[in-house]
Amino acid sequence: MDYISLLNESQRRAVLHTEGPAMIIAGAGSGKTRVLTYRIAHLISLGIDPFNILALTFTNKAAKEMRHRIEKVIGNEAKNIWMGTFHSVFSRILRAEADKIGYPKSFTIYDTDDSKTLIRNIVKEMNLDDKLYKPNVVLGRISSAKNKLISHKQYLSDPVIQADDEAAMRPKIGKIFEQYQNRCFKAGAMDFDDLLFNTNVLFRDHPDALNKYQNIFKFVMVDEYQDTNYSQYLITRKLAAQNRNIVVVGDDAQSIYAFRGADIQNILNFERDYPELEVFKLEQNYRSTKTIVHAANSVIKHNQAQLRKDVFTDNEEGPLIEVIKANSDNEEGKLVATTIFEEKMNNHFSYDDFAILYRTNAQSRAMEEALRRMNIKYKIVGGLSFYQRKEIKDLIAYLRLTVNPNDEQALRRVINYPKRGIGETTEARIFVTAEEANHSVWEVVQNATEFMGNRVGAAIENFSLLIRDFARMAENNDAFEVAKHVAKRSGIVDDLYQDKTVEGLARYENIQELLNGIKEYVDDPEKEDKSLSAFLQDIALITDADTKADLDGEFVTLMTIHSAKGLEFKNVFIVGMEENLFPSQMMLNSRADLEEERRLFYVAITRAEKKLYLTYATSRYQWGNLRACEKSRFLDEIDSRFLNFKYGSEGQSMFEKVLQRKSSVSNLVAPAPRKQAATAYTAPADFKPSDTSQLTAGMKVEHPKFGFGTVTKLDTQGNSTKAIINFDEVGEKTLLLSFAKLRIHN
DNA sequence: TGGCCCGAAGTTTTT
DNA sequence: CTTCGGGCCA
Repeated sequence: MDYISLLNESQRRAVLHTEGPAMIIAGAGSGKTRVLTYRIAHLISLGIDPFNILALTFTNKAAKEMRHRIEKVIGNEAKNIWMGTFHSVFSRILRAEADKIGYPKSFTIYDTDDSKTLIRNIVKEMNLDDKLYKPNVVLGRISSAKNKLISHKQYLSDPVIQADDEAAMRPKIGKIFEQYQNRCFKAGAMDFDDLLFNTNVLFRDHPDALNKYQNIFKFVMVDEYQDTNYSQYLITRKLAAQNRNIVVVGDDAQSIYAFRGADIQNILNFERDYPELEVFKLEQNYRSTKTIVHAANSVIKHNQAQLRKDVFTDNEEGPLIEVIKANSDNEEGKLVATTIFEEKMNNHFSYDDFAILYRTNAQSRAMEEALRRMNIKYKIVGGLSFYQRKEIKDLIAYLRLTVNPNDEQALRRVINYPKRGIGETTEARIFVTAEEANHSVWEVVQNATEFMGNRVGAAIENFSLLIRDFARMAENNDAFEVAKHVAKRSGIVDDLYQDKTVEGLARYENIQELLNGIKEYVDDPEKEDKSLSAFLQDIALITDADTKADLDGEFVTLMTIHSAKGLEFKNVFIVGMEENLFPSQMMLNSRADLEEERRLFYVAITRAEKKLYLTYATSRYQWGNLRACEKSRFLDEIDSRFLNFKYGSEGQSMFEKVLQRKSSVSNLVAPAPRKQAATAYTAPADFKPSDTSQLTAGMKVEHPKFGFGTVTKLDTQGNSTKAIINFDEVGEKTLLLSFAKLRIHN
């Protein structure tokens, strides 16, 4: 395949660069992925073994996509490239080298919820004020320390950090950190940051291991380099130290993960580490219209901190950017939905051509409601993950325990679910006993009668026998066989089956879906290791954005701007362009924060190929209260010649109306707007319509949607009869008898 | 020990 | 408005 001819000059130079360090500065839509894939294909065509290539991406999705595209160029060999996120690649390596750093091979990966729960427990045990030591805050401190490779020991002994914590009235964070780390270690568990931290520990303390991977990864590539943190930076530097074949791709204008420890400094570090590096700039945008590219440029130039770059395009001018003002969040949704509907009809678009992007997940609600009302199909990327649902976490906790019985968080979660008479007090005693007798928690659980007396002891030991039975089974069976068995024998399936409510049913189905997922995993020929342990490692790092990607049919895509990074759509709506929302009020504290927020806006704008819509509402519900909103400063930062202003319904905003009503009718609380769903009547399952030919005025009837009511009048014209019915809940309705489903109650 | 009720807090983004 | 955690009572 003659891929070289498909590239422009700077792209070609970047692809043909094979040896030595290089940095590719790639503007939005400049064919970055194309360069990366072709470069890998090129290396392989030169005879380099795919097993010697490491390509690190930011999301699983990006990795998958790239592998797919390389496969198209070079075929099956693409499967042998080491490709994935930092977290997934290095958790694989840590799994192989676990014994070197004192972890079990089947170590657990704690998700954020596990981490927070553990911190909450520790804060309680240490008798600290939980108002001050909120899990979020504490975990944030711990996480950013680890991302800078600061261990709990260094944390405690660093006078600057200690002074910081004291100034913030939280002097005990270091102690919590220490406890947290010890507990994780005892539990054989790593959190997300530990995966990177411990990779650094491995490479630092075991030169032989480092050497081994330096020889495997002869060519290292890092995508989205601007989003790497110090810990990640150091890993790549160590891996590339011998061969110096490292190519990083990034765009400082799209750095949007500083909150997670990403550091633009890494780009500068890179230039310092490899003075011989070559720099390639990809500045031609192939994605968007001139209008969109210029508008994006006009926004980003408000940032002080940036590398000089001049993104341009030869694409058509394209239509102006529509700015739409709505009176409320609900109207904003309605305007977006109707616009999508009309645009699709007028221009023969598919729903796949539309994306709605927002700053916070909470904004999806109003959009969803509006889309549903217009029968527009949509999918939400991200948000609450499937794996975060209670019932899923419960089953997974059993599986985690099966593989690693020391997993503290998993044990706490299911030791008394389903109920087996092991209460809170008993649970606490187990942990205290373990601590005092210097045993592992699992040892205490297995010999509970010895420590806790016969009554509860027996219950606990029974539980341990159950887990041991699962573990024995896991030795010779694949993940699916074990999971199926665990779901039944643990009692989870029975417990959910008892619950006949709609939610209960949904939970039951979710368990089925998880089992199906595991079956798929086991049947996937590309997965070599089908053990439960391997499966758990895999899903710990998978997010929703990766899983339910492709459903059948056409869908409008809804997601946060963060998850939209790297994607493109013909038509893009950026909604909620309001002060304190976008830019977020949490990000107004410093210039650096505001600039990150502006880069986020830049990322959002540059997702659009053809047409961009920016919408805002003058009022919005927040925690059940209507709040006035002001349009975003970012709207004023776009050069106005690219904008076309439109308004939703005329007149004053919803907020103004409510205010007015409040003041003119003194002391009258504005009526809470009733949700459709709240008043909607749901017919009983056994609802059967009656024969209505004998219906007369005054009869009591029941309607599947409107509920109970009384017939006030019948009106026959020709062969059709209308009934006017006064419903208890929704008032008077006129229904055609030939269509209405009515049950007569007399 | 378990269930129910009440109050408080939360919405910034993700591996 | 929702969800989660804590406290109180049977």
